[in-house]
Amino acid sequence: MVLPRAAKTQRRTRIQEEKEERILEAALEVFSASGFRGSTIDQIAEVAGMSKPNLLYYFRTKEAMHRALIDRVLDTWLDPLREFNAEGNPVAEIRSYIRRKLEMARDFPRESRLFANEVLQGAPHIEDELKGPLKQLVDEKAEVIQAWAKAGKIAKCDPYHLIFAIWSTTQHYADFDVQVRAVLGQEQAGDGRFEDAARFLERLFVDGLQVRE
Amino acid sequence: MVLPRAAKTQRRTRIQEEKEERILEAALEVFSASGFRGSTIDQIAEVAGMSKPNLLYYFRTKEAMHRALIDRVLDTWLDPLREFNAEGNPVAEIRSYIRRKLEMARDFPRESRLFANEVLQGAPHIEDELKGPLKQLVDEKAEVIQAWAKAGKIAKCDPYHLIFAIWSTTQHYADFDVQVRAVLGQEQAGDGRFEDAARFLERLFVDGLQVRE
DNA sequence: TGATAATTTGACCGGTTGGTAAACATTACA
DNA sequence: TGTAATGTTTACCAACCGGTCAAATTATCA
Repeated sequence: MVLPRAAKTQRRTRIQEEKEERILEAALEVFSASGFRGSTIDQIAEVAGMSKPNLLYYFRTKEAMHRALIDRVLDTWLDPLREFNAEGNPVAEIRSYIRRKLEMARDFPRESRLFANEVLQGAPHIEDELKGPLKQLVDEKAEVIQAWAKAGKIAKCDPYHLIFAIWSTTQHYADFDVQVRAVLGQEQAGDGRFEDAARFLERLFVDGLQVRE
Repeated sequence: MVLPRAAKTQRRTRIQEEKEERILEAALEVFSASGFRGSTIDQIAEVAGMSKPNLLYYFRTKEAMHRALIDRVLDTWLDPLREFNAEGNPVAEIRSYIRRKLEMARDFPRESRLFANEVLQGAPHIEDELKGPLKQLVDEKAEVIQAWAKAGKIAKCDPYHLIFAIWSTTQHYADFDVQVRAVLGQEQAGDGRFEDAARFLERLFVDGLQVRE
């Protein structure tokens, strides 16, 4: 038989899982570095160590590869926000959210850049996710923050812009890594900048959101 | 004579200035929306209302167009930071820097996205600018901030990460505009989000940097 | 083992891309 | 006005792009 594309089979073979994994890993590498339009199937094939038609055996089109990648990464990416807990101590919650987002910027910069590329270029492939699941999740957490503010546990502030501020400051260290390194000077080898950033940001947000008389 | 490309002539004719202007305007439109690799000369030509070979008469290559654009925009882009004044009132200086950066995000989002695209994809074309002029300027302003902190005028903090935080939070409204709109819901027509952001960010940074006993 | 299905590859296709060559049109200026 | 320099266009090219196809190879399992 010729055409029963991998996706159509009910049971996924060992080979299918392995190869799709390898392809998506390579796709992440390439898409995150060049964006969708700037990436080519050949590049991904080379990184994956497979032939181009072989990739297209597992994913019919470049778009399909991109979509599969987005779907797989998006959930993980939103996990830190999901853990935001209404019952917790507000300051501790915000502090740990910042910390987790910074850790993700450090440990999964490619995932961050994948979304950054996508959103930056108008989010042509993830508009629905933004207006649907993402908005819903943010709305929910914004209410939590609002409640904290009303209860006097943190300063009154626009919860949406607070979330934007945390997103932007933390993801900055993944998305604009080259710039950060250039400005700091690359003398320092390790991940020191992440610890410095954590210290600074935790302080900024905690003090900035403190209730003051 | 056939080849004395526009660039080589000593005097720039009226036509040259007009056309180069139109081309760079179109290039800004296209490059900022799709990044370097994702943009095509044809797209730029169409936006500029000229033929492709005509563009290539004024800029020999796609790279040359991109470089000319970057060179032109970079200076303007760094102006707000340059205005940062050591003699001024620290809180007022920081507040007005945030305000100016937000205004630029609102009024010149394409310029912001141009750089974001470039840096995000590893800054292959502006590495020198980052490590040279940009770093130098930031170093200078970081010293100013450091001095303020030592003088007890603002809380002690890492000046570099403070600058990163201001950059990221403000540019976020240009670079991630689609996401911001999606999350806020596009009911609100105007630029209200910029005013809300200004209120939030000024408060965050001012309170966050206040000296506290 | 053998047959059947799953996987992989090389050759290829039409469309797009950055860029060129040369003819043609327009402008500047003596 | 005439002519040389400047500006514009049409036709074109080689390389690259996303994707197809049929043949070849490998894995699965009765």
